[in-house]
Amino acid sequence: MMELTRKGEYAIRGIVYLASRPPEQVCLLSDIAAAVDVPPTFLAKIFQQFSKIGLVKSYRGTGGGFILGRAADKITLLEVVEAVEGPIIPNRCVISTGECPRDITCNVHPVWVDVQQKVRDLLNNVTLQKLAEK
Amino acid sequence: MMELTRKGEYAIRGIVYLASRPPEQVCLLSDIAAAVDVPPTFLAKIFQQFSKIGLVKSYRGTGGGFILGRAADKITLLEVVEAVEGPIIPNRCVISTGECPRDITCNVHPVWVDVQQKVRDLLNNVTLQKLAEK
DNA sequence: CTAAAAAAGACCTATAATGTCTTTTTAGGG
DNA sequence: CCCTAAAAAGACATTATAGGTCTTTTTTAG
Repeated sequence: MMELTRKGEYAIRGIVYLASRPPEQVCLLSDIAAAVDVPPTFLAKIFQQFSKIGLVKSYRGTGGGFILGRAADKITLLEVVEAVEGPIIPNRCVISTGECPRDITCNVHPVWVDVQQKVRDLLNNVTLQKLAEK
Repeated sequence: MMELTRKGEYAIRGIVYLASRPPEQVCLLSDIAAAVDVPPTFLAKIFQQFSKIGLVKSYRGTGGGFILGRAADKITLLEVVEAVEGPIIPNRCVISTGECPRDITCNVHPVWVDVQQKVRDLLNNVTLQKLAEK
């Protein structure tokens, strides 16, 4: 249960690698993919998602590539994971009140809310800087 | 991410319902399924799994059905979830050391270990008795 | 012996995961 | 103004998992 997909793992590897490089140094996708051992076409899709929400900044054309969208200590693991895996939802019923038709009598509900919050807190306290440091 | 499957949700609903009934009272699968609104054939598969590991006790033949395998306060939500969803594994790399070829240098590893432990702790502290009480 | 019930196993469909391939857009340098 | 390098976009393919159903077998009380 709760297993990160390949996509999620690749995403983390890729962006952590980027965070480990000198800031402002534009990195080729192909170089990143080779460095973290991920299929380049797949990583491309992932970085496109990152780019859309500003986690990375992309430059097209000759001399193009990627840099982090913000300082590595301002990007959390939570953001990275949720960017590619979607929100952390232990159960449908935590998405919104009323989603669960039995939520009035359901004693399980608060447990999932608790799980969700604990996990989010944990991931939110980890920055790319921490992950990238030697 | 981390979403419980239908199977997991049905499993919880079914066994919590069983826990809410008078102990020692044998319940028909068809009755449980109707009460918690789950396809009976699907719930049958789930209860077969429960039965194999002793979470419930089954009686075959006329007058048969299911009761809890132990007192409701001795069964945790963690056991129920892991019985049908498998172990709680935020990432492959936490399964065993060496599973992750990069685990020596991987700073993400301890985060997943932490997530795993926190979630297991949370679920382990919830008993069927708590979940079944009005 | 019969009927009621769970167990077991084969089967099926839809969706998501995990990619690949091709075409398009953008931009820098000669 | 081309040419080339690079990312963006979108269609496509394959496999695994989710979410079931259906049929047959086994067990057991009466």
